Amino acid sequence: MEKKISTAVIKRLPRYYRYLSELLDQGIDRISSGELSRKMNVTASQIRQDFNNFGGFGQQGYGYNVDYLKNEIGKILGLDKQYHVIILGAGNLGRALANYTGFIKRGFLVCGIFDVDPDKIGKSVGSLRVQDMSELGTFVRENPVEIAALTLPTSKAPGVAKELLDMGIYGFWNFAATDLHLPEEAAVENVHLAESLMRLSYNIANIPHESEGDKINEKE
Amino acid sequence: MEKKISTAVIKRLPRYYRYLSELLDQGIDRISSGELSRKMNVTASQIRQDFNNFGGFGQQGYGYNVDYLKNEIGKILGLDKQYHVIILGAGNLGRALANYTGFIKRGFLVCGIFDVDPDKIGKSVGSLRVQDMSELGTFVRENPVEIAALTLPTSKAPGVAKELLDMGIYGFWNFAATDLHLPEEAAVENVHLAESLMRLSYNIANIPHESEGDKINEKE
DNA sequence: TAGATTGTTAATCGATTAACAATC
DNA sequence: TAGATTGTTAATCGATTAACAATC
Repeated sequence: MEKKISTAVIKRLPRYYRYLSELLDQGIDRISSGELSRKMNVTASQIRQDFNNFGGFGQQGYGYNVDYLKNEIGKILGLDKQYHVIILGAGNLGRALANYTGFIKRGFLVCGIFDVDPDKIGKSVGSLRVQDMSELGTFVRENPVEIAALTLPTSKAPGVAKELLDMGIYGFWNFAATDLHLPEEAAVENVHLAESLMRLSYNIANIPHESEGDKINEKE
Repeated sequence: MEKKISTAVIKRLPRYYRYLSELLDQGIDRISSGELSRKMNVTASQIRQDFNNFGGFGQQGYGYNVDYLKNEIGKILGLDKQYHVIILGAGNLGRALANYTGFIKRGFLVCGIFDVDPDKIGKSVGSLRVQDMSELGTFVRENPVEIAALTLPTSKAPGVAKELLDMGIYGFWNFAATDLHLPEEAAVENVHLAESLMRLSYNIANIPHESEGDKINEKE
């Protein structure tokens, strides 16, 4: 019945959501695919195709209602749900995520942070206290947890992820520089900062200069 | 002369680099596209196509030399270069990046961190001291800087990015929840954590269950 | 109604996969 | 040499763009 939505489309949805939120903040309550395409620098055709994967959100001759469209995309993304997040690893990044209050607004509630380091255990991070990794099993049994943010050492990540999956946690926000190799029923979102930096490095090294290639005759 | 490499290929290069580094750590000095494809869960055909965008790195009947291939990909990614990074915004994330020593190893040297908040200015972060944003111009004039990491409030990011570009910085590692809208000679790598979380949310909400669809007859 | 703009089909483009000849 | 595996061309697949009829 339901046709499978391509990952290319899913990857674009959060950006639409962001732009629609901005429009709403600016008090704009209506937009056409054409206007939106200019703002977002994509084709109007792609915008309409993307939205129509989920049924028609617009109206011929009018365009799209910003508030309605934003909410619909929010529902598709599951942003109407409340998620409980635990953070594994209380290093720099783990603590930064725990302190980052922006997520809570969106329905992501950080409810626990764990580490193995005795120097970190017991220290407070935001409104939480760092717990010993050995308490993880008990905590997960006694509290609802849907998402695990992995900010622990690369070598530990796949093992801990597997344990968490066995405890019934299916959502992984993976910041460790490794693939988790979990079965496909797990939902894994990787944030590989090192890879991101490498792509930046590539792009800096390959910035097209005016004095090169096709552009040689464009200026001057 | 040079044919344009597609972004799809570029996005995969860092992952190859990571796997090749792991193989090297394991003392494996030779690998075929077939073996690598099994480890990485991609097709051997894609691996060969990707590498051949840059000329042949392998040898028929033998495969690829891991060390050589890793170094070649590193060079393509520009990892043989040294980059100087400044961090704009000394919040949780900015401080986490400044403290993250893993980047240095790879040729990314964090040499400055800036903020406008008087409470933060002067405080030390790792081996650095938070500088007043007003000192930014002087600093950039007197020190080599190729990359700016933007961890400042969303509303400030595009303006600051434009200023930095005018100062001659072309590499942007953007953590702010906005597009920077810079001209195309800028190299921008976005790390949109909120969007990443939204994709995770979608994927959790759409985990295929055994009791659904095609899979209904597979188990039991 | 006429104008605007969507929803949707068809055409194009690009990326992935398959196949196999070249060659180590 | 024979076997293995690449480099590379051809076939397939999927995603993007264009076009336009439907309709508000």
